[in-house]
Parts: sequence; structure tokens; C-alpha cells
Amino acid sequence: MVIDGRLARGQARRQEILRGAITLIAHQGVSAVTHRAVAEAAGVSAASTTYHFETLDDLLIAAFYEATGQLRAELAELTERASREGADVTEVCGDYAVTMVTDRREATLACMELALAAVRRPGLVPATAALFERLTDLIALYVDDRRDAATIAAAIQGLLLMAFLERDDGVRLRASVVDLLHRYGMHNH
Amino acid sequence: MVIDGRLARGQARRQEILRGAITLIAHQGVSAVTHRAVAEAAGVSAASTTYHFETLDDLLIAAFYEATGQLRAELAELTERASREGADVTEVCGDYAVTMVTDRREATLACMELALAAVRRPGLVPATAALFERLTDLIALYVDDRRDAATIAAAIQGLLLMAFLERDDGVRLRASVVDLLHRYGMHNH
DNA sequence: ATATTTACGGGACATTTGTCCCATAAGATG
DNA sequence: CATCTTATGGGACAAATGTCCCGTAAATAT
Repeated sequence: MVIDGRLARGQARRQEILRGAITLIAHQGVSAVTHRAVAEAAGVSAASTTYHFETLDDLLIAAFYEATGQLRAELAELTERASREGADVTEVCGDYAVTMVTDRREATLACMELALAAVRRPGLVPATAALFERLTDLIALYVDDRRDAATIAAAIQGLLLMAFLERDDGVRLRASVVDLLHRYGMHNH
Repeated sequence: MVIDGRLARGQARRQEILRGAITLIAHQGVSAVTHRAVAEAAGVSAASTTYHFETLDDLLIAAFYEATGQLRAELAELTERASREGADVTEVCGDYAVTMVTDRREATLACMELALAAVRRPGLVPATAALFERLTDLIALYVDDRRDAATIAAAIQGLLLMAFLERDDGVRLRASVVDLLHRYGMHNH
């Protein structure tokens, strides 16, 4: 069976719309996400966004899955590689933290916006939790107790926010993350 | 000179409006803050909110100062007392963290919303930084290095977010905070 | 007592919002 | 070819929004 070209193009545009929404969230916050604004950001008509996402909430939830999905995939791959190659987890975490506030700045900010929004919208919790799980997976390679790993993951979230507020380029953040991990891993040495 | 009763009553209503805005932010997010919604939450007319706060941004910034102000005052008093009485800072921090997700839930949530908003609105940064400073002050009683104290303060912010997401009643949070502080204070013992 | 200042309610305005409807082009299917 | 199906664009609609204006009551000042 051949793939329907129309469906394929539709899905492609759907992705463009989601990317537009994520960029919008990162730049101007969740409140800036309107059908029309997303349409303009994605370079499509407003009707197109209502076609692919019946309601705005659907669009937001989908954008959240998209944004976290990227980071989740990267984290999972990082975890797999670090586990295989026996890399220094503290260094890997430090490097990736820097990536989150530089290259992945938009997606990270979007995730933080939406994680906070999840406090009020139960529908967003599972995806948020999934992202936390992936980060915890990576840290758990270094810290035995998974509960501790979860604590560290949450703490790193706070460090990321501070880095954004201080317009830190990542240097300070990197040191903080590495140091934090060392504090919890000391008993391993 | 006698105080103008009208001005006094005006300021009182101004406070009511701010309280309404803070409650609104905590319950439904920053986006729910509209002149009319705030007016209804505060039990006043919409015109009254536009009278006391010419623009919505003014209202938001004022609400932020109000919300952080409460917490800042409490933290400052806590720091002063702990310093005077030589109390166990880890216990004080643990207890107050629990307070933040229970009794002070609304104000704390509002602060987190607005701290994140500060990433995009430079006007909100000073107040956010001031709140962080107060928290850092308290922690600095326990951890010598102020840089470390700031890191811990940021980390606690992350733990608070996680507590909200997990609907933690504070038990888990308290343990995490105390443990985190012990990790950084170990060299003191 | 009269005038002035302050606080506030009611209402209006243009703009933006979510959402829906219809026409049409492009691709798939018979 | 004819016939669906899918994806979009253009446009419309009511509702909500920020903001402004006018009238008025109450407190103060002269």
C-alpha cells in the first residue's frame, strides 16, 4: 500500500504548526499561543490550525508532547550511550544542562512553562512526569538511590530556571550541576 | 497632618485587588489575570481595577511584588530568628518548605508563575532576585559559601515544583530539602 | 456652605479571541 | 474520465478583552 501524499503533507504541516507553537511559547509564553499567532508563526492560514487541532487545548497538549519528546529522545540516547561507554555521568549531565540553556533554549523554556501549567492541568502531568523520568534515568546511572536521583533531577530544574533568570551562558550552571552530582555521589568514591 | 481617609480606603481596596490577582494566578495562571476577572475575584467593579492599575502590566508587577513581599518578609523574619536563637537551619528550611506548599500554596505558586514570566519580562527580574536573595540569606547561615547557598536556593525551587506536580503534602519535600542541605553542610561537622 | 479631590460604578469602544462554515485546489480511487 | 477525500484559504460570528469616558458619592479643604 502506498502512502497517501495528502496525509503525509498534512502531518508535515502539523509538525510545522507545533514547531511554531513551541517557538511562540518559548518567546512569549503560553498565553501567546492563539490559533492566529501560531498560524502566522508557522506560515499557514488560521483555518489550518483549527483543522489540525480542533481546540486550542489539543494544540497545547500536542505541543507539549512534541517539545518534551525531543528532549526525552536526546536524554534517552545520552543515557544509553553513557551506560554503554561508561562515560562520566557528571560531565554528561553538565554538558547537557548547558545545551538546554543554549542550543535547546526554546524547547527547554517551553517545557518549563508547560510543566508549571501541568500543576493546574492534570492532562499535562503524564508527559511532564515522563520527561522527569528520563532525566532521572540518566542520573540514576551515577546515584544508586533512585529517590535521590529524582531529587537531583528536580533540583536541576531549579538550576535551569536560575540560569535563565541570570542570563547565564551555562558556565555557572555547568559547575553547579557537576558539583551537585558530586555531593550526592561522594559515597561512591 | 491627618491621614486622608479616602486614600487609606483606596489603598485597602488596592490590596484586596492584589490579593484577588494573586489568588487568580495561583488557581488559573497568569493568563487568567484580566481586569474583569480580578475585579470579580476582589468583589469590586472592573473600573476600580483600571483606576488603581492603569495597565494590566502594572497590576501584574504589583501583584508580583505583593506575593513575593509576603514570602520575603517571612523569610527575613525566619532568618533573623534562626540567627539569634541559633536554631537548626536545616529544620527551619524543611519546615518552611512544607509551609510553602501547604499554607502558602497560593502565594508560592504565584511566585513560580511570575518567576518564569520574569525570564521574558526584565521588569520582573529585580523582585524575583530579591526573593532568591532572602532564601539565600537563610541558607547562608548554614552553608558558608554564598555561591553554594544560591545554588541550593535554586535547587529548592525545583523541589517545590516537583512537590506541586506530585501533589506532595510536604513529607517527601521536607526530607529532600533537609537531605540536600546536609549534603552541602557536611564539611561543617 | 461651597469647592475640590478621591474612589468607584456603569457603560461604551475597538480589538482580539476561539470556533465554525463554505468554497476550492490537490491528490487518490474507481 | 468521474468521484470521493483530504487539506487549506477566506471569511464570519459571538464572546471576551484592555482601555477610556462620564457621572456621582463621599471625604476633605477653604
